[in-house]
Amino acid sequence: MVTMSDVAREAGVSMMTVSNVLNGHRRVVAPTRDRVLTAIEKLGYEVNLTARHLRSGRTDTIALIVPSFHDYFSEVADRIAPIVEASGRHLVLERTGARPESEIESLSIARLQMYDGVVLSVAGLDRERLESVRTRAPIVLLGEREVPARFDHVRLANEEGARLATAHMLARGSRRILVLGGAPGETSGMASLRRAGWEAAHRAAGVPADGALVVPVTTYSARESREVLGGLLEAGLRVDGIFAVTDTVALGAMAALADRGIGVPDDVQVVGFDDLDVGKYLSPGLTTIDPNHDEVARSAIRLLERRMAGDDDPPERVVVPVRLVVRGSTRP
Amino acid sequence: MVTMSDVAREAGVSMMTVSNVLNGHRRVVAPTRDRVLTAIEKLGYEVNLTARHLRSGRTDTIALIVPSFHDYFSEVADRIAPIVEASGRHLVLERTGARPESEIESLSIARLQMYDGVVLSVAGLDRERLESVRTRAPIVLLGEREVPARFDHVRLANEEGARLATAHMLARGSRRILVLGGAPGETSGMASLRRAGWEAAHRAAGVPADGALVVPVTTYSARESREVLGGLLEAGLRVDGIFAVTDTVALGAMAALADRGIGVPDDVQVVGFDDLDVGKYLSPGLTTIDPNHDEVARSAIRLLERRMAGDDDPPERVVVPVRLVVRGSTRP
DNA sequence: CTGGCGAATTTTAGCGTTAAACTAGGCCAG
DNA sequence: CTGGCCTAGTTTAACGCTAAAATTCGCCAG
Repeated sequence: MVTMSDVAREAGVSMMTVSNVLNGHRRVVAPTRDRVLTAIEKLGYEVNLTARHLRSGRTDTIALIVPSFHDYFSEVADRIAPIVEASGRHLVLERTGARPESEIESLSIARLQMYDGVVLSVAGLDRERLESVRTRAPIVLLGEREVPARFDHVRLANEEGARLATAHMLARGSRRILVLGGAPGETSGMASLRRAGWEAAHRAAGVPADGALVVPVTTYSARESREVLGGLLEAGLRVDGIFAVTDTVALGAMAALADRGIGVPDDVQVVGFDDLDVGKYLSPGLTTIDPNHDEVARSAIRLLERRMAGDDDPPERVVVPVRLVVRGSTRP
Repeated sequence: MVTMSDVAREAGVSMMTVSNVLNGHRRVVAPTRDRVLTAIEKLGYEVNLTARHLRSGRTDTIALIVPSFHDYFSEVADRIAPIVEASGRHLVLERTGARPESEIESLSIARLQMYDGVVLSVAGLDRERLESVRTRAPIVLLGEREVPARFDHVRLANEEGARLATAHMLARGSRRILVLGGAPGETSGMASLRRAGWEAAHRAAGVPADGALVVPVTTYSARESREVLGGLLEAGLRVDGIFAVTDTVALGAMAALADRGIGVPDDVQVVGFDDLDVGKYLSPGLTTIDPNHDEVARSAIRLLERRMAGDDDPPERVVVPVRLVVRGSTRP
């Protein structure tokens, strides 16, 4: 391995001069710099990032830690990457598999040292476990759970989005709107916030909201959604609208309806949440809530940059506004 | 920051003993070990992975470097992660955006030092640029391009898959089968291999293959696919089968057909390639080629483990077999 | 009782880099 | 001509850890 001291010897300067050429921290006069650059070229030297990190404390790397590499998360990841790279840093993704212990482990001191900052998409962790994370490393949390007040946090306007989705179907004639993935009984988290929006839309429209139409989906997968809805339809449940708490759930729901020849939007209107790309290409196209991935990405990185700059203002909580995207799965 | 020497002082032992307790490399007698563990607990010590890496040379981390975090790549990534974790290592993802310079940079000495091994999904790099990568770090390449002989390489049975897809439609009556994303004129790479399979199926069936039916799609996105196919149909092109070189392209094609009220599979049969999850939930379901993501993941990690173990046998080239998955977008 | 051995632990010597302090020498105001 | 200051570069001293060599000590065969 070629080290900096090899380069220094070759160029006839001290190691510090080589370091200065590479980092540009101090002025190095042109002829000296050229000799160093020539030596680097000749020997094929590249800096050892681990040694630099140990000595300087910087890694110039940001981690995005997500439950899985799928769906919503790959959307956000693909948008965060360019923003991070624009600031000359490097982005890496890690995966927790939504296991609380993995999320905690990824917030361990050992792992946080590897990064200048971390964006953690919280899926499996409850507030209590997050409380116990003791660290002053720059962290921004992403996601729809309640989190301790000391963290910066970016989340969506879940309730508002669900309200928009539901009101849209109510205005177009639906009177029995299923909340697929609705978490009956829960009081926090993504599913219950979205259910609350469904309730709010009913209140505003003066239509009674039937609690029996709130149906849980534990994995939020298309497969489970298709099975659950299919079972309900077989059992004789009649609905004329479906608010699916995610587009993936909506995808399964559309499949379950198609399986039974139920027409969308004529017999049943469907609205999802997430504006995944796939929604544009279904037939009919999926009406959904656009959660503004760009804005989520920008906010998360803005908050992170602030922390990394050493700012210790009180944590900020950003609620990203959402909007309804109308496609063919709801009536004109 | 609590360091190992703080722990050593607290426990009344040398730093080396603390290190031995943590690594288990040497015997430490029970009472001593307990004192060390108590001190670690009391001080909240965690090892500094950067320092360990600099000294020991190991990172216990593997990188998967992909063009984007979407589609095919998130499928593979979600399958590689558990395999890597099972061996006590850690997986991180990096993204190149399919830019050749990013892929080369990710193979730079500086970046390779950060990982014990790298799985690189090659998208933008041609063979020549890969030749110039000088490194002995464990690397396994993934993907459908030609790569230099000195690399381990895992790829799909592209031609065979395309042949299966095309033969399936020919056997069910299609006579004018479009290759959407077919790279006319190219002689290597995913698209041309798949086009070759389309040709082979025609030869085997004794049906002439019309070169005008090979239509390129530069981004392999659903959006572009929908536009390109839509344009051709508007221009009066008549086809009775579409082999889309990826499921994402197939998704766009299905949308273009639906846009014009063309029935699938009655008017036009469609087959994709990749077996993305979404294909199961379309109506009709997408007949596709299952590229066996599990086997790709297992092979890649097997080859990587071998290199990391210091084996210097000649590089291996694995071709993962594929199979046809029949759903509703082709006729019974 | 002594020498040799093995087990447990410590000492030594960096891994490759950079922050901070220091030096050498030229320049210029007073 | 002297003292202060600036520029370009060097020296020193870590960053926190572990491989390898060295030490200590109890034990036992001869």
